[in-house]
Amino acid sequence: MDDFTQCMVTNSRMAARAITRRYDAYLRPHGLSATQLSLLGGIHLMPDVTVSEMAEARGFDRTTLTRNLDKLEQMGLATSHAPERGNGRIAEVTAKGIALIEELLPLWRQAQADMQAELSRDTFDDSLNVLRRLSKV
Amino acid sequence: MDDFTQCMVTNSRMAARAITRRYDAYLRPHGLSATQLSLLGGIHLMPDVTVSEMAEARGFDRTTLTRNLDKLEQMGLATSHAPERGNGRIAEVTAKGIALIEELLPLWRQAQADMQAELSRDTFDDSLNVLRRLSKV
DNA sequence: CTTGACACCGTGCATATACACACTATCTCT
DNA sequence: AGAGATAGTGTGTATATGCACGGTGTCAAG
Repeated sequence: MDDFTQCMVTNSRMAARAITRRYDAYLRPHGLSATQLSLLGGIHLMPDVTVSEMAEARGFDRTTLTRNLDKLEQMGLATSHAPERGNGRIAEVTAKGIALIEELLPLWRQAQADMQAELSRDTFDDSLNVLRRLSKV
Repeated sequence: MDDFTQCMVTNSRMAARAITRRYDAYLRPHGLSATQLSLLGGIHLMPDVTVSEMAEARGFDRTTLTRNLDKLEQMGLATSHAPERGNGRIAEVTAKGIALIEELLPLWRQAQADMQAELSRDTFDDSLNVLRRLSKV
């Protein structure tokens, strides 16, 4: 009973907490949390997909996405509608949401750049690849 | 407005979700979530430290640890007491907690081993190092 | 057109996480 | 011993996350 220091759960969650906390420090003063900007940006990157499809693509539970999306809609940053054909809920970033993304982009870029500087460019890129690989297990 | 795919927040949280979900599948049927086993194991690894010190060491908010610890105590898996000298709350795994850890260890080891097999031993080790590095940003 | 399979969706409940705030115990200085 | 600094704790509130369950719309078979 010893090697819990190698636990992937422990270490991956610890990393996510540290990174989220760090980015939050940049963004929060401007009215959006790092996770929320992450989701809003994700919606912007994936137009015309249903909530279920986006949940699948981003490794969310579908119901988590439902609620996080509700919050963004309450804030007026996103909206959703039914697809032309078939069943579903398709999210979309509103004009207000796009404006906020553009306002926050410099802060997010700064956070990314500071991470790169602290880790070195190569380590940053390697880390990104590792995280992407781990997201698919 | 394009490169959100490189967002560290998005990718680190996505990885943590995937890994947690995976380990949960092994452990949950036996009555403890992956995060809870992770914490219980962490307590076992760090005897005689206060809640604040452990929170600092593991990158938790202190109050998160308070509540998660409360839950483990409710389950009878952990207990806490004041230190000999000074202020504080020191957590400890109970006999029941140790028994449960020992019961779950094979499942956790299997989860780790399956991850290693899927990623390759080298990639697994590299990933662990990356996560540890990211936990310190 | 009905019916049953299937694909989506949302809600109730529980845990995880963090920030702001308030409280309490210790310790140190005078 | 009293007062202020320091360290440690817990609670209120809010978001993030996932599972179990139930509801609703779609579509193919008859």
